[in-house]
Amino acid sequence: MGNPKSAQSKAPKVHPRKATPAPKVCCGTARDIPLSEPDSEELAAVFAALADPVRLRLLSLLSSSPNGEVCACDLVTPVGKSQPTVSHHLKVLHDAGLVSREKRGVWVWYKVETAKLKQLSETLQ
Amino acid sequence: MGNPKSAQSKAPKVHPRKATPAPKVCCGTARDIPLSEPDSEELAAVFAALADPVRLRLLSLLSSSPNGEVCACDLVTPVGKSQPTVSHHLKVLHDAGLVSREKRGVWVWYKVETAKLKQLSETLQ
DNA sequence: CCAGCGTATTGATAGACATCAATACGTACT
DNA sequence: AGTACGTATTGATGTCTATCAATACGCTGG
Repeated sequence: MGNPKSAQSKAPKVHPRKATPAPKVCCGTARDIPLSEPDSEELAAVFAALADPVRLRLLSLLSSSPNGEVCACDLVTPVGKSQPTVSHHLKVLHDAGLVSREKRGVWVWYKVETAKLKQLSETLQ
Repeated sequence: MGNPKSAQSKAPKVHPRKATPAPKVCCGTARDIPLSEPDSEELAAVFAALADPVRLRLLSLLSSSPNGEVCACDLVTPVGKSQPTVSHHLKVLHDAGLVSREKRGVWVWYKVETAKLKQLSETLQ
């Protein structure tokens, strides 16, 4: 009895090693949540737009175009999906602010919103 | 008859304006697809891991920690979800290579894989 | 060895989404 | 006006996923 451990036995049962050097160990720290719930939902929506292989290939096709823009009609064949499906994906990208659309007569041209991508890129690191 | 239009009438019906300055207008260009299907699926999987507000807030909590790492037990309360749900999300992040785990006794500490985030950030721009 | 606690897994359920066929809408050309 | 074509929308369907309750796994202290 009376060993050194007894003095420690009344200490709170928190992770003993590598606890933060700050006074309060861990649980219940008043650290304000860095990313608010609305912000996280907004960000998640943008990432959700990128979370599809077809949409990534659409973006890839747009950015690799010499003009930086591609007619919607030229996007159906490369991605190997039906026209309604491609139209749906382009709408998702547009709603997320990742691409812009410009109608010229019958055709619709899509362009990557590089500013949005750059902003997103900075958010990551 | 014999108006200038007749000479053009036999031309292929492609978007007439702002067509690429290159000889071949657009359709059927032999442009190699910049992002292959397997690559796009792999990338999409990573973005899918980011496409959830809870996971974004988990990442945010990790990166704002002074140690750069947080015990799993300290992540349940801030995000306001059940323990199994948080564990599930952490697994998704881990499977995507976005966080690393280290078990210390009973506790598991999670850390952001900054290299992975940096790589992803560069992919975007 | 047993009890307690942190963590992960399983099972079930409700909601979201990708896909395509069919259809509607708009524009250009005759 | 009417046909043809590019694009968007609607409806239906199968798959995926976020969530939690219940449970199992693993480590620690007695």
